[in-house]
Amino acid sequence: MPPRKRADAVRNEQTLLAAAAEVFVRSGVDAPIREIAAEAGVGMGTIYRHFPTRADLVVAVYRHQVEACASAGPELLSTSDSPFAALRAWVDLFVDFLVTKHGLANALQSDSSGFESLHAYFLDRLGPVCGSLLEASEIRDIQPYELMRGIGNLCIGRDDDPRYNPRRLIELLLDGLAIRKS
Amino acid sequence: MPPRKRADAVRNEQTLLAAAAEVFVRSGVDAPIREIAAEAGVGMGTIYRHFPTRADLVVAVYRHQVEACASAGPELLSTSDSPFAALRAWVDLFVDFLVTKHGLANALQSDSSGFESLHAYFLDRLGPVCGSLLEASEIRDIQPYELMRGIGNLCIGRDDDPRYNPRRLIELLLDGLAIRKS
DNA sequence: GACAAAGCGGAACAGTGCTCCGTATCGTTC
DNA sequence: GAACGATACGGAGCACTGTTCCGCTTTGTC
Repeated sequence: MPPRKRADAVRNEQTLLAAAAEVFVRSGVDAPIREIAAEAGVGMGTIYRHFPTRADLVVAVYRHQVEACASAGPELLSTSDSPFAALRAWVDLFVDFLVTKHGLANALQSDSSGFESLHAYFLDRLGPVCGSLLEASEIRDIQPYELMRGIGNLCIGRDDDPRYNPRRLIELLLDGLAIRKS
Repeated sequence: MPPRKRADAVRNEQTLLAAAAEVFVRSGVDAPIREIAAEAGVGMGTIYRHFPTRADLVVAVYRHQVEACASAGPELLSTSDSPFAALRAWVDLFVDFLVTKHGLANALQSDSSGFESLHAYFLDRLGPVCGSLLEASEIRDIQPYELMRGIGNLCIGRDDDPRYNPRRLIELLLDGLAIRKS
């Protein structure tokens, strides 16, 4: 079994999570490591020890919300008027999550840095949920991966541009999906 | 009137365009300036003098293709079975263009660096074309800006992932748009 | 050929990711 | 509570990139 963690390490990890959450809001998930370290009052080495890649830190910061989104799937399925309505509602939650985190949608699709594991985490955790909603809706024309990635992509960009509303486009996408169903 | 350019300046500009085109294919539109300079055999200062921002260089390299895409709009409108078919065909051209340029779709949406003017160029040149296609198709539920940006966003990402096919999603989007028409 | 203007090259600076190792702190044992 | 090995910390340092700036070179003209 793994040895118990040292008290200062546990403390630092909490401090870091709080600091990162703060900085992510202020400067986005791409904020310089140094900025997060400064906010937490620790050295950069400490961040890298606890969270070897940036994705690990992002995952840790947003884990609760991802879990909530995951568990909302089955719940919506049982409380909505129809499976497709549940899908719509779930997508809405997913979009809520993405658009409120500066640059998270970007990071999710990023082909550089160490964001692959972030991509993988979202997919592993939410993919099956999305899949079961698709299945219940009898939609077989698209895979969860593709739908989630498409939605993620549509959420990319500055969130203060009134000319671009990702929700509207995602709605169109779902409409397109709906007519395939029959 | 502006004084005639020096011969070496003209030569360098051509060399640079060729080198940039080459490097963009190899390393994407985010390739380091130094790499482009090396490929062209010039100093970095020379690049910045000819193309003050990266967007200027990208625009110059792809200008011909953007123009072709712009002029294809009216043409398709006059040769297609229906305005909506013309829209579909035009979107297909637009997607062709985006997916064959590594990272161009990314750059188009980028909120950092000096890519705003790239965004603006695409919008100014292709927005009206897209707009007239939308209008001819009697689609008033969406603005050209929003549609083009959505399409651009859907094209973001590594182009070698067989699980993700932007064209499929864009088709769904257009289907969603089609049912709004009636 | 001489000269001013235009253009060029790349050193230098700043911002960032990431590593590495000397130092500090912790937990345990006596 | 002192000593000591294990664990964790801090931040200097390196690599890489964007961008600027200025001394030097090339060009065109007279």
